[in-house]
Amino acid sequence: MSLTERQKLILALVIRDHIESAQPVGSRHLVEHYGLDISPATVRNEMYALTEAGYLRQLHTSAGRIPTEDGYRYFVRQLMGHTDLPVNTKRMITHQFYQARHDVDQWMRLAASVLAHQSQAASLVTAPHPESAHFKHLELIGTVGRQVLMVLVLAGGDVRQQMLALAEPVSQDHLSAAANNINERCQDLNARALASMIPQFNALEQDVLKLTVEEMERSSAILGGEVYRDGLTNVLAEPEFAEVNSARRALRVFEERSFLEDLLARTVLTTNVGGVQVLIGGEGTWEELRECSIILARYGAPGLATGTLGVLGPIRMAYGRTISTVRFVAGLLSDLVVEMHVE
Amino acid sequence: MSLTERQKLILALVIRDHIESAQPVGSRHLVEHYGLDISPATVRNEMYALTEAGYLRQLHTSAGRIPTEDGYRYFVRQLMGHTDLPVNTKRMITHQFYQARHDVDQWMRLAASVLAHQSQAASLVTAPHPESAHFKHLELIGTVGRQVLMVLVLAGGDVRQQMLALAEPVSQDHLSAAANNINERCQDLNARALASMIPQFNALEQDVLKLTVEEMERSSAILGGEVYRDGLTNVLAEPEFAEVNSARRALRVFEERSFLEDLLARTVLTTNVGGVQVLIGGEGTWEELRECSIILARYGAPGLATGTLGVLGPIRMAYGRTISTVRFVAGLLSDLVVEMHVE
DNA sequence: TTTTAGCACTCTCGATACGAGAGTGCTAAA
DNA sequence: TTTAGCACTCTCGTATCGAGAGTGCTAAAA
Repeated sequence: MSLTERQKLILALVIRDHIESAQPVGSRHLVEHYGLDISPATVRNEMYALTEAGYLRQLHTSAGRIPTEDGYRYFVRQLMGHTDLPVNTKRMITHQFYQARHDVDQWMRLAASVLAHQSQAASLVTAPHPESAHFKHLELIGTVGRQVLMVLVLAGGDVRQQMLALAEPVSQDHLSAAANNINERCQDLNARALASMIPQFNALEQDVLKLTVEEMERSSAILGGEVYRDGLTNVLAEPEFAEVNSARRALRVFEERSFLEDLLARTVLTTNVGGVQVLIGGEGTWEELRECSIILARYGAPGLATGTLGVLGPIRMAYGRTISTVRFVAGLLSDLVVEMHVE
Repeated sequence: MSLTERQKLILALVIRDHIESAQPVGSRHLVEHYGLDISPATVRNEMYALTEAGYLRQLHTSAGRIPTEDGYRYFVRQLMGHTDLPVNTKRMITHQFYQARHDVDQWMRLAASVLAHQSQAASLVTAPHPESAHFKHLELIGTVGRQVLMVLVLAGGDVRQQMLALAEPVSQDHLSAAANNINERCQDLNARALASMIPQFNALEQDVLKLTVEEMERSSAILGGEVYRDGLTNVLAEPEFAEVNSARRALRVFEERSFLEDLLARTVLTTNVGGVQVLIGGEGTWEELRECSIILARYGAPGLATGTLGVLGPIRMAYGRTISTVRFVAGLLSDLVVEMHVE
């Protein structure tokens, strides 16, 4: 069943109005507020059809209409069009990134902040990680007693530090020699290849390499790196989360790592707009997200390193603006990843 | 004005009961529930005195009493006694730390998790940072084009990475030579000493050293490192935050870096119990914290590296248990800092 | 002097009732 | 096919009321 043009118009207006006002939308209001050339009664008839079609619903008999989840999906897919961020907003964001110090940590933090601020929702950014980690460089630094600090640099720029407790004290010279030996022989290997080479090394180097392999595997895990969040309190300002328990359910999704892993792992492309994924109302799969929508995008350079970023808000979300922002920031971060890639 | 023993007993009982039940406490309830040998009327008289003294108040004429902020302060300082975590709880926590991988990131994350879980409140842990950063080791790794990845290791084990854009491409050999030169000549210097030496180096090394000094200064800043949070949604479960706006106010404190800086910088020792600071109701200074209490402690090795950890919850907080937990975790982290200190 | 029993008083909270207002769905006319 | 008219339904805010809880005070008891 396809909608007439007029039905599409009315559906779009209802959704736009509801997103702004958070209120049910009535027929009279629609006509007066948007200067339609038809009467409220006609609008009511169309609304009735849209309700039958499953795109609108009413909370009770004498309330105006609000969009259903399917309504939002139809809107995002068919009606919304491809909005883009205003040029000066883009410029402002780019400028902020340009001004930031040149490290991943700052960029991630800034990305989360920009997303949260632009969308007035909660934002999430995972640090870029290689799909398959390649060894680049390793450093061993002696510390007190048998403790050794290992600093591992992977292709893609991921830097990981780790403490290593040796069986017996080893001089810094020995440590450096071991590191140099590994650096020379393991250049650009992945975790698997590295693991297979372990027997060829001496005891100290084997300990180091075991830890290195572990770290490399962790590095390419989806949530191996840091998770940057911002704007969690933004969602508390939304009227749909006036009841704390609904807010709690929503925010817990963002807080618990295990849940995030699940969410990011199953990147279900339910509604895909320009590389940006839109999850509306949990899409029947995530019970905890029934009251939320999530906009997700991957960024980075495929084959090198990628990360995920996203925004969580109420189902009644400013999809146009949010999707544009997510897309824009993802592009920005992708550029940065490419730029800093260790070859 | 000092309280009689009986008044102290009643005050303590009222507070303990209220912390558990979140309800106003009435005289009859107190007598029956705690098997007091006095009549409700006597309790009422004492409660009246405690109300006059400013330690209790009632929400309205016919409600039971609830503690005032001063009441809580008196309780924490005088009545609570020095509680300690149960031995098996301690053992469990220690075990978790022992099992964790040996890196700072994991420890911090675990500390935040333990604090949040034990206190059922929101927790905060800042990574350890040296009060005054000392140079330990530096690594330069060439990447695409003129981009260089600088990895900086400071005494105390703080590892910082940073991108550096050079004026012109430089070979890896030159980069390594520069790093070696700096490593040899700058061992154990602090930021100030390092800055004064900059003119003695060549152009490339000067660029690197400028960035190094910047990073060292940032490292010793209070919030220079990462901030670990957990259990933010715990506070949403508390009845005092049923109204979202109060929850929003409270959580914003934890979310906004600028506010945290202010809070951690002014470590006002209002109520100090065994190195643990207790901020009750914002102590008149922090308007945003009027409905919250914060338990803070510093950990680490003074002179080497220190960090802060803390818990945020409603004023009606299980102070005994929470303070013990904060103290215990702070001790654990301190041990870890000492253990991993790069000498 | 201290404690306690008795009692009037106050205030909250839930239940109930009621009217205003909003918006619909239907019918019949344009 | 559209629209005017109208009855109908449902929510929401306000007002009222009584039960219940807990106090403060007074006067008697210990």
